[in-house]
Amino acid sequence: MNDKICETINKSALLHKRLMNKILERFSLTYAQYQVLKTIKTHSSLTAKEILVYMDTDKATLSGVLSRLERQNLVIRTKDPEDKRLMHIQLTERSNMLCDQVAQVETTCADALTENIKGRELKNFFSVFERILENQQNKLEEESKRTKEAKE
Amino acid sequence: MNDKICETINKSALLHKRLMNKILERFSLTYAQYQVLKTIKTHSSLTAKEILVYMDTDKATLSGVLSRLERQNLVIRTKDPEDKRLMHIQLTERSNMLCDQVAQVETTCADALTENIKGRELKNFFSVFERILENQQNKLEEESKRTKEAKE
DNA sequence: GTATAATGATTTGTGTACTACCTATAATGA
DNA sequence: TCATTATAGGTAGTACACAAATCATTATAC
Repeated sequence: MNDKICETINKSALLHKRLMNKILERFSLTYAQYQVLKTIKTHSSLTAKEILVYMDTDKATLSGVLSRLERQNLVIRTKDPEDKRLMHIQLTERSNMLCDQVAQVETTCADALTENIKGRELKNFFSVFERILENQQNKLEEESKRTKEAKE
Repeated sequence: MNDKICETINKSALLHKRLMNKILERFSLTYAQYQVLKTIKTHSSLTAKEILVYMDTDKATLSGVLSRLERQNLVIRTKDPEDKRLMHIQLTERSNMLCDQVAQVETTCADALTENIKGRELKNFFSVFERILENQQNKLEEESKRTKEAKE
């Protein structure tokens, strides 16, 4: 049973990514790129470090995504005059509009996933899922500690 | 709400993959490699095509994983004498034992995710998840059709 | 019986996740 | 002040997902 839940989680995430990438193809965006754009949009301007706080990915990945977005003129990077280590990242006019368009499609897509599922059921589902997520985080931390100790 | 569920699915899959990869590091395996080994083990010997039936990945990815597994002497590939396009893939003694060891860790890991969650709750959770998965598959198919039509 | 299509597997190219390492800058402390 | 340490951002390398092209072999169509 528990094994199957893990399988289902993996499969579901895979399907979601496939679906989103297929939809975003029309906008010449990848799912990762859209997620970054969306994060920047909700905060007007962010540094790479700040984006990471909201996104739980790693900085090397983000750096690559941002480079590609910049190449497509979808973000602008400007150095902070006070602290020259910082890069402020902003959307362009075009990416700002793109975001709005995609957001609509994204919502209809998210809604499609919960068709035929009653509100109460969904609420319970989500509450269990949150507890699973917590367990995962705990287990991962525990495991990280173990790895770190083993290296010492 | 629905948006959050999508986020949670993604995050949960990410955490699971991280956790498994961290654990499998001790065995010098990746999660993808282990999943392939496990699939082969339950069927003694499979062709690449047959593995794909059980795994929902694509053949290019599988081909790469198998190459790396072969390099580490964890699988053996032999050509079929009747149909020389086919490669029969088998575990080695070492990978057979490895699989058993990892399987135990995997189970304790999967169990950890459902700590504090009652059997009935979990059952409901799973049943909703299965319906979501179905919706995802439908939506993805629908979208694939649309993409195909657009290309014509 | 040969040309053509279909099939199993691999290779190549792009994008992402993650690790390790590097550079520039800022902050700290002796 | 100057050396050390921390921080922000980036590069390089490995692995995997996916798409497209390629190659060898087999099946078929005429």
